[in-house]
Amino acid sequence: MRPRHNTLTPQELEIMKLVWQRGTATVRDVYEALLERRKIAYTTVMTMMKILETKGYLKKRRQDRAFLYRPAHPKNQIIGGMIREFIDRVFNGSAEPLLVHLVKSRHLSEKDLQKIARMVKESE
Amino acid sequence: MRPRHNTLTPQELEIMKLVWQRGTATVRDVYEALLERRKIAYTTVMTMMKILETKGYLKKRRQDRAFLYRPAHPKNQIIGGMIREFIDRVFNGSAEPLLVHLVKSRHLSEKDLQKIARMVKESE
DNA sequence: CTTGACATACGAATTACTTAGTACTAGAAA
DNA sequence: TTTCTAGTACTAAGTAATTCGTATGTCAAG
Repeated sequence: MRPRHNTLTPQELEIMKLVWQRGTATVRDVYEALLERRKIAYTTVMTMMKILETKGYLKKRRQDRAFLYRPAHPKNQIIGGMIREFIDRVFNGSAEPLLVHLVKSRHLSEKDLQKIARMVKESE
Repeated sequence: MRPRHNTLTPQELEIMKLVWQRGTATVRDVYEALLERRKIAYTTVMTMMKILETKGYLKKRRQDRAFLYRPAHPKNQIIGGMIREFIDRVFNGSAEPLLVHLVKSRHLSEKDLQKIARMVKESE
């Protein structure tokens, strides 16, 4: 059976980004990183990371007295799943209209467009 | 002030797609379209469409005894907002990594790639 | 040994999303 | 007129997401 939806809620994603960035992280590491941007309680972060573990996004082992968490899957895989889910939900599974939007609505810089052009060439 | 988040929940989006498709629609129209895909109650659809109206996504006027709903904003604008929100949330606002994912992970067909190439050319 | 710092475990409250039931109303049909 | 039908209004309940408080345990410093 398929691994299901591979989709992270906004706060879960925020935490996963930090753990991916660091490779491994304790609750305190993540807590302090989040604190720089917004008010949040230590136990909130702990709860979220526990949830991420039960959902299979994080693995943990003891390091001294605290748990050391690390990603259970590579970032690319999880982000890819989120893109897939987004495309399914918003564009009924077809990526092409997303592209059209990106190009038309200036989400892409000139530099981005050139980069795509190169990638397209390379894929030929 | 900014129009805020311009983001639709999954079920809201499902309904908006149907209304955009039709131009205008009654609760019954949407209800019957949804029924073809899954079990759902008439009043559920009504509630959702009322929510969409209070959130400013739909406008309504009476037609005979029922309300006739129509989109308050063009599809492109709302979908564009959802793309923006996704890119902000997942890629910290930069569309380029999304592109890289799309190209690398075969979300895009060969035909899509050619279409991009044309669009890039045209935008020069 | 006692205390303080720091960690986890557990439980719970709040809000948003989704679903749907019940009551009521007005027009159509008998 | 009475009854049936199709609609709206209102209410509520379940689930998921997010937040955090309290209780508890352990290690180290005094």
